Amino acid sequence: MEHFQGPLLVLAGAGSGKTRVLTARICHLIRHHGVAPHRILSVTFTNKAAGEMKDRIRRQLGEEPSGLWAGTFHSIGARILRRHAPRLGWSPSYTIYDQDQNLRQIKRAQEEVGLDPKRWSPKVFRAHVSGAKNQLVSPQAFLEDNGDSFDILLRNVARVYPVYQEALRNHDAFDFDDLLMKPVELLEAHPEILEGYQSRFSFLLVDEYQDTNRAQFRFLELLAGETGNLMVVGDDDQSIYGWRGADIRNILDFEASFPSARVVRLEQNYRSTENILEAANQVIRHNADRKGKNLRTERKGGDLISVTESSDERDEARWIAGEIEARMRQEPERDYRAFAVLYRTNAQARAVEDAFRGKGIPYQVVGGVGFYERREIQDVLAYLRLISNPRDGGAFDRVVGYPRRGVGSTTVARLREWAQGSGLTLLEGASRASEIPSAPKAGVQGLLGFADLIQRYSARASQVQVGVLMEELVDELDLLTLLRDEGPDGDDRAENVKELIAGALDFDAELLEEEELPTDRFTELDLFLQRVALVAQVDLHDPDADSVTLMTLHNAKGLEFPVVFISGLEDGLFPLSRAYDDPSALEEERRLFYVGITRAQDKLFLTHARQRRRAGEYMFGRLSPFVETIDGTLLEERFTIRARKSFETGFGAGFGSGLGRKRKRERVQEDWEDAFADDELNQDLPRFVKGERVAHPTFGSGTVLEVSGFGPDLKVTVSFDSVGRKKLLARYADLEKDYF
DNA sequence: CTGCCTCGTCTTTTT
DNA sequence: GACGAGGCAG
Repeated sequence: MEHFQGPLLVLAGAGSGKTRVLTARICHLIRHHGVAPHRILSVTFTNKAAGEMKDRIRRQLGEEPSGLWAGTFHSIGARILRRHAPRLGWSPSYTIYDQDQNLRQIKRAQEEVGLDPKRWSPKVFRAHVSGAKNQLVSPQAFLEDNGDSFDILLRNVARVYPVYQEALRNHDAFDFDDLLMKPVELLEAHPEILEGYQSRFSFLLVDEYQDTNRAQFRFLELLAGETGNLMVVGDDDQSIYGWRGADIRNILDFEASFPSARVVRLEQNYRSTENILEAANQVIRHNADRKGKNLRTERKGGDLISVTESSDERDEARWIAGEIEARMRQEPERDYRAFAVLYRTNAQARAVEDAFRGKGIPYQVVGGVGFYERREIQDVLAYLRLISNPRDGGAFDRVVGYPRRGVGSTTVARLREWAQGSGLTLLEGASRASEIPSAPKAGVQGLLGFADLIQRYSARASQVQVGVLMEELVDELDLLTLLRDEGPDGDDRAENVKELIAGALDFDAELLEEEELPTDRFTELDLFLQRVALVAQVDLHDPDADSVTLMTLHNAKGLEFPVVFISGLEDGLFPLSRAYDDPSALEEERRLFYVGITRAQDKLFLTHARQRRRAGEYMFGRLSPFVETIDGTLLEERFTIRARKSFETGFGAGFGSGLGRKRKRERVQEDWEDAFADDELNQDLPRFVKGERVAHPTFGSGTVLEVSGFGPDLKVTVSFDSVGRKKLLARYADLEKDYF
């Protein structure tokens, strides 16, 4: 493919090698068209993808593409704001507020305008504010549009949004959405800055274009300018971030937005077998809102897709664990990194983790409560943020009373009142605590000590590396001891803090150069905090570790694994029941399923449970209708032992999957089944019958030769296919019926 | 001011 | 079942 100038849309199906196309183009531009690397801006969906892309380019060119800007929209926006924030009323060392911090801030803003956060969910407000920002709607514009809306919620949002935004400015903070919206504001308001970037970046490349929102589109549009050397790569069928403002129209209407655009389609898949791809095609075909394409592969045939019914989420998890063990036995050359377990919601990880721990299967969980969200990490980071940015009120609130120093809510309330009245930041107020009227005596001492501490470290931050700074701080606060004394989890917490310090010690200042920022204006601490704020959960995934990967379907985008399990395929969970309210939401769920299917290279497992604990309650669910859109000839239906049992006793009547395929039940024996009726509630051990096939977690499959003893002393002699004859105590052997 | 208890809400997905 | 908010005792 040869394309040099003008807008280009590459519609790249799953597994068609879009990253390869992007890298190839960058290398081509540099090598054959003599384009200097610093004239190229490349946007990817994760920082890790950006890093990998740079690595590939470096290898292909045989040299560093120095000056090339590669990163996520958020990190690129943050970088631009570092340089020009004062134009907008922020300082260059502004703070980035994460989800949690901005929720607190929203709550504050609500209280300030007199809206009880218990009556009015702050999360709903946050979603609206975020939505507005992604649409580039300013607080003023929102107020004008909705200030007299008939919808009371919108009217209230219109009151909160401006207060919230003003608070952010006072705290010298941006939220994630600001990192997209504010650069646009900047470029629109300052033509000379815009021209600077336009003339610098002659070539723009964007990956995962289907997940861009209005603000991101505008950003690209501005930078692309007249020349329009914009290449976007995406797949409308993999658009899964509509809930976060992503507008699938950006890709569907690309040709309308850039009339001279060329369109290239990549429909050759280099990843999956024909069966997997065919299933994916059949699923996505049910969507109306798409450009339409059909993926092809050279990998004809392949394994059938397994659909397994289990009785509940623990049964499902154990079955998955068992299947992985079995495959590891059958194919010794495989390692654990070949497997991924994907699910719709993070909460589903727990059962799988338990099962894996039980069987000693190594795993890594991506997402969920991430490392950086842990309380102890957030505490240390809040100290650092306050040291870096004395105006960061959120950080102040978080750590002024931790560790305990006699400052409680009354003291803080007095301080806040007084500081606000005298136009001081909270930290400034704290340093003059003795002037606060009617402040508790202990509180005043605490505040003074606290202010002094922060001031000392602020001065120190420009002298030492961030890792050293952190070490000194944690040491002075005696945090590790404090955490260890907390109780059972204390040691883990202390370890986490140590890990954070270790990471900071590794962080090196060469980034200063790469960021192209004046070194005298930023401490290493400032950049460290920026980096930390923008690391995505997937960035922390280690594909080289020999472990099974557990993550949400959203996080799996862009990745591939030889063997993929998609769990929790129940109607109401996947698709989520609320998606039924809105056809476009349902289509997005379907795309998410499509993304999941196409992660698999060789083998795909779909699992569902009849019964699942969700938010403390048992939910019953039948098989997801998504699975039923896959032709039965591509599927093999399976049951876990427990699922089959409860099905036959009538418990599961009505929960059958309805695939209409004949169930394999020939070798099931009644007496054996009874024994497995409910192995958790029932202390009785399974009965074993001479001659039947069993499976052992480490020895593999075998045949029962002899059964002796009773109750807890029941012994089973098994002739294992691989390791020969063994006599086992049934109580410990963890033998399972091997009937497939 | 701090620590401990109970109660209610929540579970979509993330930079 | 987990976490935050709020109430209460020391």
